[in-house]
Amino acid sequence: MNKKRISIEDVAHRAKVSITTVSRVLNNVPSVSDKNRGKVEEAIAFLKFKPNVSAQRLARGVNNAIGLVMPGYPGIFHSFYAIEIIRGVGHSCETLKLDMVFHITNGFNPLNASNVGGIIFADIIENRKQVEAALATGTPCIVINNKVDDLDVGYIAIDNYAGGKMAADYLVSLGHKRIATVTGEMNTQSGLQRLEGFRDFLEKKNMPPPKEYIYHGDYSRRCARIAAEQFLGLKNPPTAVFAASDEMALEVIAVILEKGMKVPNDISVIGFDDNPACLYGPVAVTTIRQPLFKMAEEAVRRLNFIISGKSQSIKSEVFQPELVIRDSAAAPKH
Amino acid sequence: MNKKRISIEDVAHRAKVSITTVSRVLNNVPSVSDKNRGKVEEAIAFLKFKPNVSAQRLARGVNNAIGLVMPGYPGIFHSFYAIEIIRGVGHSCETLKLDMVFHITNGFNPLNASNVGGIIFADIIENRKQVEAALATGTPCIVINNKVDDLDVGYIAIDNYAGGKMAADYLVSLGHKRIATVTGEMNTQSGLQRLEGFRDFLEKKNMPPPKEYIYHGDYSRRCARIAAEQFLGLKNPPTAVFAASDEMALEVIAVILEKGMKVPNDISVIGFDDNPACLYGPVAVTTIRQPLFKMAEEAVRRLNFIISGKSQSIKSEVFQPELVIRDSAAAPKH
DNA sequence: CTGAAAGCGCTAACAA
DNA sequence: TTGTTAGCGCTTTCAG
Repeated sequence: MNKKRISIEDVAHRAKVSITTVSRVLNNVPSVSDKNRGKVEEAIAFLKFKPNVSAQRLARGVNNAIGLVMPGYPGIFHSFYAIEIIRGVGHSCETLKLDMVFHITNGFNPLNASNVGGIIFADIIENRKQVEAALATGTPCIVINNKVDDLDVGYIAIDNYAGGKMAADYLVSLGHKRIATVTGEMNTQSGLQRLEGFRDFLEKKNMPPPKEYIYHGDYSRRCARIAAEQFLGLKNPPTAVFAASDEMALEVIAVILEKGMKVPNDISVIGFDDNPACLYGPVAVTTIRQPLFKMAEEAVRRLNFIISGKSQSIKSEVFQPELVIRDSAAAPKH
Repeated sequence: MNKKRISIEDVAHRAKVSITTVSRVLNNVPSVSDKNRGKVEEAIAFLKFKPNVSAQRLARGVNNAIGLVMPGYPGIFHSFYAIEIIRGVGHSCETLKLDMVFHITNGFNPLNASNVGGIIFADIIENRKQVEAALATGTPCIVINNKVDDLDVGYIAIDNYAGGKMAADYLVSLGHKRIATVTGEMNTQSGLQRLEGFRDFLEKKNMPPPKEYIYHGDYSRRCARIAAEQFLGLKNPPTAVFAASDEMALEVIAVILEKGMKVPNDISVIGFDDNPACLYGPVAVTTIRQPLFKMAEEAVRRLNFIISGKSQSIKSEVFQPELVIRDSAAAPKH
């Protein structure tokens, strides 16, 4: 309502060329004489002209904005996970000159697919319908952290099952017999699969974890604290605990320390994520690394391929997690 | 490139009315007969038609997307502050049917102002130029957490000076004489002013804090840990510490507890923000509340007023912080 | 290498 | 209450 209206026409006027020529220099079309290009550039600079993005999108028939929809349940949002995804998507959008339209969903309020050229779903929790709706519009979608094979979407995930297994494997290899876990949110694939990988491995080793060793958390520090207190209160407390996120691992460690015990001397702890905070707490945390930032970037890149017409369908990819050994896990005492 | 092209015309066709009528029902113009409205709605539903936002924006001459630009320095991003602003802006955009274009800046990569109808700057750190550039385009701007009086922008801030003072005041009223502080990032107004308020009050009380009692942090847990260790290592350690954010307060408390001391029995700690995490740690943290979420919502609301032409200029507002007394601060021992 | 002109999908006078 | 029509600012054939 308020914006000044410097249009391509004003520029053309000042440069004494046609708007077509201005459009050409805007779009780096080579066939413009140096002389004209110079004049146009001068005019653009002088008038501080910025092309109207809506007009460009309309004329091109392409929307160079991508949506990032994030499930809004309490835990996720204050997590390293969410932040890294946002950062990664943001960074990638910037280098690709895409706008990032950010949207938090409660499962019912969809992002209007027509506002964007493609959508990245940062996990899907109770919002599968939204993915389907977007797809129905012809909007390409890609989901992070969730393998979905029955929908025409791409996904970028890590092998959470392998990650859970890896954690258990490492702890067992250290000599632990009593291993507990604080899980992630149980309605996420990541939370579920990390637990499964963890449990399956232990079962295979004939040391299935008893119920009291499995605390169903939600990735928050709050849950981790409760879990840790519960574990420590057991008549037969675990000698090691696997937390499904580093934030939780950090809180478990804090509780242990508060009780006057040592990590890893008294209890070993292993996390998940490779949150830089792992390095700055009381003990450097051993963890399972997942390349969140990179995954987010990759999601944008792939989505952009199809938005810009360079590709027909999104190829999915499953990254492998990686064990990062630091100081919070060691062989049990006796 | 890929999107299906169901346009307003297709809808008009199917409903056997003009596109104008379709446009009218789209925009809730009352003067449409119930009969036609019904037909149009049926057609829209049947065709799953979604208006093309770019075309709407172009035709209306108004861009109903708002930009949120967040400074990208390491500390801020993993902070409660950033998250709450994002949440608040996101929530408000949703209720007002605005798109939120999120942009992280390093100080050099501006958000293209022509992509949005207005911009919210979540603090300005080394990116004042961007605000000026946006303003030059005629794009209305509002900045959060930074009072700026020499530019034609609105601002929504809290009185950080009063907040710092409030913390010092409370601690002094409890009987503390040796009060230290871990500050926020010193190139933010919030960090600076909280420190000033804190220091000025103490000076007025004739108990100016010595240099060793002031640790220049950056809102991160990492700094807080270093600060706490430093404070505790002093020959004359403080009996109370004011942390410029709750995250830092939480970490300070963790360090104290790790050393086998108690909070608040041995040392009192007071934070800033009123992060819900205050409630779930080892001690409920006494803090200075700032209504971040509400501030963010307010910013959107005010920006929208001028974008939608209901107002000419943005009114600024400075909220007052509020002391929230919980368990982490008490009278000193002896 | 350059420009005229026809849209892109929608809104908003203006008539009817 | 409805439809006709002229743009919104830009891209993109198609001639020249």
